[in-house]
Amino acid sequence: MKKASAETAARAEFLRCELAEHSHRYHVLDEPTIPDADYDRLLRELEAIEAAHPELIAPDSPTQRVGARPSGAFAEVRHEVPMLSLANAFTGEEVAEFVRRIRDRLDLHADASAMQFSVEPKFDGLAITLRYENGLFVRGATRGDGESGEDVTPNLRTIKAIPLRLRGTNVPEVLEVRGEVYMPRAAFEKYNEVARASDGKTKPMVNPRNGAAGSLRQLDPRITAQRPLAFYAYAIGAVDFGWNSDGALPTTHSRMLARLRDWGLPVSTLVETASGAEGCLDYYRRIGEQRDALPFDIDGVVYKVDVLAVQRELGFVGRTPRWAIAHKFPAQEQTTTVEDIIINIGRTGAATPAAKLKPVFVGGVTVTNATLHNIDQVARLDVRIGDTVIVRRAGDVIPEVAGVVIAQRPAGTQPWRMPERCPVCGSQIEREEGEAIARCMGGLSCAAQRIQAVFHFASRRAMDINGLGERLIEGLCDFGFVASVADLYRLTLVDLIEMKRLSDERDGTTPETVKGGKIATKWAENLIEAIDRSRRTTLARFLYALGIQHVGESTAKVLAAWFGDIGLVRTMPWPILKAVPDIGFEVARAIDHFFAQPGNQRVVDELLAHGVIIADAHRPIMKLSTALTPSRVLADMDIPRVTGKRSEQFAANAESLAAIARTSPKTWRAAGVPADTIEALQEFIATPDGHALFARCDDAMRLIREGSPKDGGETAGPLDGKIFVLTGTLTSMSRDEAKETLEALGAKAAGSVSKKTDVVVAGESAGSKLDKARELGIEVWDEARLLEFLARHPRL
DNA sequence: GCACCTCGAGTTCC
DNA sequence: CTCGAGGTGC
Repeated sequence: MKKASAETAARAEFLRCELAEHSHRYHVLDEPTIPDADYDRLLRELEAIEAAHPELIAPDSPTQRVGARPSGAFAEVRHEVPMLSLANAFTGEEVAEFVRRIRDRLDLHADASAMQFSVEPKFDGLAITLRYENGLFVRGATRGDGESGEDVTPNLRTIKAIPLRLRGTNVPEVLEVRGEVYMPRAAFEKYNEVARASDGKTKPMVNPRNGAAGSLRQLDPRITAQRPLAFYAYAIGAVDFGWNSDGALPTTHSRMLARLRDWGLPVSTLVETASGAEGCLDYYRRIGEQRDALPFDIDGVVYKVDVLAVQRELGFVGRTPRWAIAHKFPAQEQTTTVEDIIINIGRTGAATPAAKLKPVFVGGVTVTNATLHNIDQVARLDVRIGDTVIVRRAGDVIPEVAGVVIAQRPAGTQPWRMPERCPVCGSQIEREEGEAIARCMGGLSCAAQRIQAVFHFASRRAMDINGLGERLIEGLCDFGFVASVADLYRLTLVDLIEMKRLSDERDGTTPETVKGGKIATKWAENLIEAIDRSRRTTLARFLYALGIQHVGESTAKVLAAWFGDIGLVRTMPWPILKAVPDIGFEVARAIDHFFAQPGNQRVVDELLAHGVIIADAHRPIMKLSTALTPSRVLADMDIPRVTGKRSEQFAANAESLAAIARTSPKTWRAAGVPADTIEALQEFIATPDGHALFARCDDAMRLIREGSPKDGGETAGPLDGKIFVLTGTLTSMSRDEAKETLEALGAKAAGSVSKKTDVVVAGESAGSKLDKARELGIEVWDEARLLEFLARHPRL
């Protein structure tokens, strides 16, 4: 063996110090400063060094003992049988090696049963031991360093999953049960929800394991009792049947777990037996698939040789058994540092803080950005530039900053504050009272909002301009080729190439060339073509593309269906818009406000002038015209005291709002309207705004009446009014296509299943929506049923 | 006025 | 996908 270099020796010493420190923090202070994955990595590095250079093994090396001394707050308990720690495997190869080592060691007399394993999930909680004497729970302790831990009996007694007395017969005189205290995910979420609502009085927990550890180490068991902890048993320690010698223990680990279950101890239902390395790896894969759906956190699986006699024969290396190994899942948590906290300006001006991270590999991808959502979230976490943070990428795809490692905060950091001015345009950033989000007030004069507006306009569900991405839009805006979405339809090939040249020049990038040294221009041709194609569109897409606040895809569809014409929508006063179902005060006002701005009207004019064609324009539907009575519109104006009933009195026999305005108060008094209500209406009409609103509403109502078909014109599709929900993957068409087709037949496609849903179309691997549909007894179609229906009802 | 349901908007990586 | 907030029915 090669002699260790001074460098290697120094590295080993460094690792020992580092590990001792983290271990102390973890076991004694309950304040983990690095995720387990990092700890494991350091430990494995040290193990590797020590394996190569045994002379470097120091008596105080963490590889020679596990954990640190318990803190003084709880009484120390010596474990009669030491609590084990397991070796870790991270790859299938390491598991195969583990199995091979066992086979080699047992070699001559190894029969098939020696290769049987009890396989179990590895709960991410806190290992404890419970002592039962004559069936009575007498003492419980944490694992501590494996030799002795802390007496947390009063706290453990509060955990309902832990039986205070064993059930059944043949209970040993002394029984020590090993298991894991954990916090179910749902309970963890609920706890944090409450904590977050408490305005900082209760701190949220970083993760369920931390929550379990913290809860168990409460000095006051009443606090522990309020924490929703649970427990699973997975092994036994000391056992003594005393004189009752006919109660011999089972001969395999799996049967022992069954026995523990008989005694009333909770044992996970996920425990199985597996045979050989393949069996273990198959279990690993299956549990891995379920991992995100489990009600508790696990960080891997454990394989244990099932036959206890074989376990005894294999014995230990140091404190880790040769007969068991923990096979860990790839980390879904990592630490990294916050290089910067920037704010992104969205289409609506929303200023959302985001952490720029030193790249880390977590959950299968490299993460460099993580949203911090809003000011409250930053304050809650107290994330600062320079901080070391724990990044998590769990079942959901989007990475989040789970917490800050306060211990590693560099000196001189400042709490982060939302800047007062927009970093892009310098406008004021304001937060509406009671709102969660701060907004840049710059509107379209803010370059960021302009770019986002154009991006939204071009997006697939809006005008669907293929190939117009954020980078290109940035260039077009920065060099003045595009100031509003209408300018897109003015662009020429020359403009695009010139823009590209300017941005290449600015960024110092060399232009891409094709064969013959010519500058690549195909993209520009394609883009011009895509822009041209987008000219022909539908009213719903057009309205959605404009990016009116609160008008998303479905509101745009509603507007398009009811008014049918852009000329109408762009002039409607809000009380008229409000008459449409699903459009309330806020949305109606937002639409009215959008079109009240001359700049926006100009953009619409220019779009139409540049050849944008709304192909599905139609007359307003009759239902709209019938819904729009003067009394209805008056009631929707929210004039103080003028309620639905009063507005009917005002509007009795009146042809229009103007007629109402002309009517003398005497007439109403005669009809029994209270004087103060009449006064309120008169006052409203007297204001310039009120007067103008009356006139606009009258005009709008006239326009709609004149535009509406006289006959019953509208054709009802075969699925009129039916609410569909699509879920899972369809093989013959995309979900969007299916949605469009169903809508063309008159159906409405909703996002989630509820009582109102008529049909759920379930494709391949449908998930929770299908379950919910079954639960509510809603009609479910598979793809074949859908296709059959569509074949019988061709699109009109 | 409150509870429930939708819809809108923002987000990450490849 | 998830949160926040708007719309509507009770």
